[in-house]
Amino acid sequence: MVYTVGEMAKLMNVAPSTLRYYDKEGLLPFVERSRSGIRLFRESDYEWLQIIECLKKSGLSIKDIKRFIYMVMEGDNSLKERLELFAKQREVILSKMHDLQETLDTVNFKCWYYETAVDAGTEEIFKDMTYKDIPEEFRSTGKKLLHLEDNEV
Amino acid sequence: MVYTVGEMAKLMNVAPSTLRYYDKEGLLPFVERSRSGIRLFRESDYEWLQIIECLKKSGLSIKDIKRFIYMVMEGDNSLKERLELFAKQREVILSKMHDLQETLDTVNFKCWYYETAVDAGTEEIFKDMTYKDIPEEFRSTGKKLLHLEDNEV
DNA sequence: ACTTGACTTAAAGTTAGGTTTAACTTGTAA
DNA sequence: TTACAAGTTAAACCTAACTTTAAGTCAAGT
Repeated sequence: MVYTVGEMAKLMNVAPSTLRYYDKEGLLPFVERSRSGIRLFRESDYEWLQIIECLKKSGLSIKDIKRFIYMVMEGDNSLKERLELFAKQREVILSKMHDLQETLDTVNFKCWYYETAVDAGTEEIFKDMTYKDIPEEFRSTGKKLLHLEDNEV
Repeated sequence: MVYTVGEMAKLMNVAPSTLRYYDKEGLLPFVERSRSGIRLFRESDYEWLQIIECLKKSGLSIKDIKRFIYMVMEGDNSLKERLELFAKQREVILSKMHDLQETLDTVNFKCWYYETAVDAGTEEIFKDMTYKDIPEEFRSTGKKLLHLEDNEV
């Protein structure tokens, strides 16, 4: 079973122009052509595209993905290099998750803040709020965001 | 205490041009100017900038941040709208974390995969590997990525 | 044979979020 | 008062990852 660029695009849920762009950037050296120049995507190419998608999601640039693809095509010589690439990428992802967690903490605090303000009808309510008025889960984040005096900690 | 654009940029750890860009985009309507046109950042402006940083990290575009700033300046009328903004943004962040976790699972599997291949000196080792040869933590991810026959599950 | 929709390429356009440049003004220190 | 570092603006430039356009080719159905 072979697919044209449009069919494969549908399978991958991307625009055909995206696959042509990847090809132009050298990400699809494995895709063959018909005698008249039409791209013929095979099942094995579909698996390549899945790998490309994963690498993209993990934050690799088009250039880095290209490098990886050529590593794979080089065979066992590049095994160590490929391991290093993924090990490094794991750190990148962990760092992103850490940042995202911090942002989530802040956003959760803001949700509590605005729920409280909406209930009160005004932001004035925070004017003479003290540490103990903040629900425990938001205290450490809230301390940074509200500029509480240290009275009544 | 007032700061110039360069001083505030240092405090915020961004380029001065970034603050000028934010100003041009209408994110800093609260920053005053000296008679000769030089920006005067106050302590309270520093707090605004921290909020902008948080909103940026949580994935809001410059335009959305601008909208939020004008909401705050409108006062208590916009409380409900601000709550909705943060509630929606919380969902966005949770979804991002979920995606990132899936990618991390894949990358972790790939690390195991290449560690194993490097040890063996070749990828051939996966040719006749079965389900039970994969460490438990990687099985569900590995099943998707290696195309295992269902022999010996 | 003809229509039609999908394929091809090169090249230009888009978007976001800045950064750089050029030309000019300001403010402080010697 | 003369430097000189740092401020100002408008406008051009940058990068990534695509998307769109223009002009042309191919393949399948009637």
